[in-house]
Amino acid sequence: MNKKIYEMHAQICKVFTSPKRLEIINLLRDGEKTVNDLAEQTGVLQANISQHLTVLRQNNVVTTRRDGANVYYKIANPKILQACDLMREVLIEKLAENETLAKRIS
Amino acid sequence: MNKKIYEMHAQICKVFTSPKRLEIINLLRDGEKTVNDLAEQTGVLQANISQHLTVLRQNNVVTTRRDGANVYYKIANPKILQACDLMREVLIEKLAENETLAKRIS
DNA sequence: TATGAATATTCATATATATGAATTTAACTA
DNA sequence: TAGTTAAATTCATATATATGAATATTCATA
Repeated sequence: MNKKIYEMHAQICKVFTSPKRLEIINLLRDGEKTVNDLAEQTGVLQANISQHLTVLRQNNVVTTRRDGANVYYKIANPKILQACDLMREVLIEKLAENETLAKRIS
Repeated sequence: MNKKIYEMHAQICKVFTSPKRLEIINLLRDGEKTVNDLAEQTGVLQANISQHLTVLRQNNVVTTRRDGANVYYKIANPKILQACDLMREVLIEKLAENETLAKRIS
């Protein structure tokens, strides 16, 4: 049955329901970063960033590498970025469509 | 700022956090279907399917067309299916990777 | 081993979501 | 217009998630 895969799919998508996690994902686009890097660049409390990173790691969206006191996080699979980009395009297209509609009405 | 787009992106991803909605999306892959079609093919109560379709429609994942007593639902943008497919591939790849790992250990 | 810097965890609370049951609304047809 | 089928809504309840504050853990180095 596909049931199990739908559940797993739903589960991993929960990762993407937080703006902060999406921001983290976007920041990791260019390569690996430490927890502190991410806390600074987002302006979010370190503890909270760490919590979000835990969610990302538990769902295999990121992988980690420890180097001394630092832990480096990176995107586990480039297809994740592709999927995110596609959804962003869908949003942009919809916004553009609504804008066109608004102009036509006015 | 990107903040708004992250929030919108997070919002639309909430749609994909339900196995039932993912199943509905997959059933709509081949073309439009009525609420009843979907209720039958999933074995889910009509009211519940309708609730999920409301979520899908509110987030512009599907569009509707009424024909008499029937309401036909279809995927609003093919990129949504592409994004879903990519995430599914990520899952499959991860499963395959874990399987390989399991074999190597045993 | 004591200190400091980097990460992670726990806990309490507020908020959001999913579901079934019951009801309502909408549209067709006899 | 009464009855029927299709779809949507409301409501109550159970469950999940996000957050900040406080605390703990990990690792390097003096």
